[in-house]
Amino acid sequence: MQREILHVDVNNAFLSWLAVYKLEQGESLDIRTIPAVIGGDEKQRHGIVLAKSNLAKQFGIKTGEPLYSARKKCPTIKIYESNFKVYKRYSDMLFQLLQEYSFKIERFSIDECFVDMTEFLNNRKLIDVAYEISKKVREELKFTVNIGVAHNKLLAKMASDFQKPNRVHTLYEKEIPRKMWILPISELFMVGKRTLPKLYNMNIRTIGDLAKSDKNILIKKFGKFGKVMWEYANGIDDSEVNYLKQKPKGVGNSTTVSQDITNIEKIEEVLLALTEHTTYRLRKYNMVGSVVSVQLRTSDFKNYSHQRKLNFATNSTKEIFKVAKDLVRQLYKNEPIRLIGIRIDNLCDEEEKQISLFEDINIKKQEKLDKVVDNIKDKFGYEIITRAGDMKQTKNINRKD
DNA sequence: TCTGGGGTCCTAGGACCC
DNA sequence: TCTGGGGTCCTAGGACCC
Repeated sequence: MQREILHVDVNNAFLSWLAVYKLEQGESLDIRTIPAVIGGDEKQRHGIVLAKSNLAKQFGIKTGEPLYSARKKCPTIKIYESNFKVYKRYSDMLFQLLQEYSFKIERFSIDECFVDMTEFLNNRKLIDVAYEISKKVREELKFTVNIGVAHNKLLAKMASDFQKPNRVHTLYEKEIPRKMWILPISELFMVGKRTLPKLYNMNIRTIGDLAKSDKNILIKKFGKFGKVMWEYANGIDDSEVNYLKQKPKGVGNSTTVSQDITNIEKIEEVLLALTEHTTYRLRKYNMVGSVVSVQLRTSDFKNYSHQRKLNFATNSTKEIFKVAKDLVRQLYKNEPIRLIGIRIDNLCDEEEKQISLFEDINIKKQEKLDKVVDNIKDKFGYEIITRAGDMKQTKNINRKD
């Protein structure tokens, strides 16, 4: 059966949302109307562009580039701090609004949703619904979206990326040659900067070139990914709108430190703060994990990682830190370190956790104790209870929940 | 004061087993 | 008169997305 899919994409999300927030707070300047970006703190070495206004874009400023380079392109650029609480609020409002149309909504990211309208059109045309949503968001929420209208997710997503902002675009099968095949190959979803030169070498420059190329040669060269690319270029995508809340498969935290670290004790200090935060989040999900990995990035941007599978699953700060510390000691080769990270994977629900022969009773006790500490933190603030030496670093770790 | 942070998925090679 | 061959699990690294 033919499906009816919308992809809703907030225009310049972080910047637009901050603009709306500022106006709501009574400020008169709409930062969407000036060259402006959302950027991280340069003193903390987090200084990259996270979002930009359309005027900033006209100066050639790109998301992800360093702020110093953005400033070079536009010396008068205004830079605003990131505020995830604000983003979350407007993202939730958008989601609420979309739910009036269909409950089959996949939150693809904080600023993008897929909406499956197949069973909810009631004889209306999909494009009419798209225009109605567009108008409603603009009028009620005060920011704009692009909406892609298609019969599968990939085409809806590609369509929402056409001319911006505040637009509705269709991309039906018969429109693929005219609207999609003419685009440069870099525009295709999943074709990133590593794949691009490889495709150029094969004389593939447009999405159309890829669509018409030999599928089997692509599979030979790129494996599974080759097949996906070829199918996407031809507008083929059978994936469902995953509207049920997905459980995380892994959680992690990492931080770029304000100055390179050159001793293991300092690394462990940061690692402890990161471990506390990651396991705190894991406990909030009521989940446990059994693969611990740590990551180091050197001052010259080389990445190293080590991971270890445990023979039990846990969310105990102490247990996980014990492993993480061990891993980082193996990993550290006296190079100056700029980023430290920890992840926990292979997650499962706390209740479904298999009782392992290797897990001793103390770990269970430890997990319970951690939850008691979590509750105190929830009540009195995250900073109240910290392990010794943890204070300075904890503040630098970006917490979102 | 050049290059964030949080995810998911895939691959390749080695260990290990039957 | 050197080398089996699947299958699974584990690890390190890399690709992509926002």
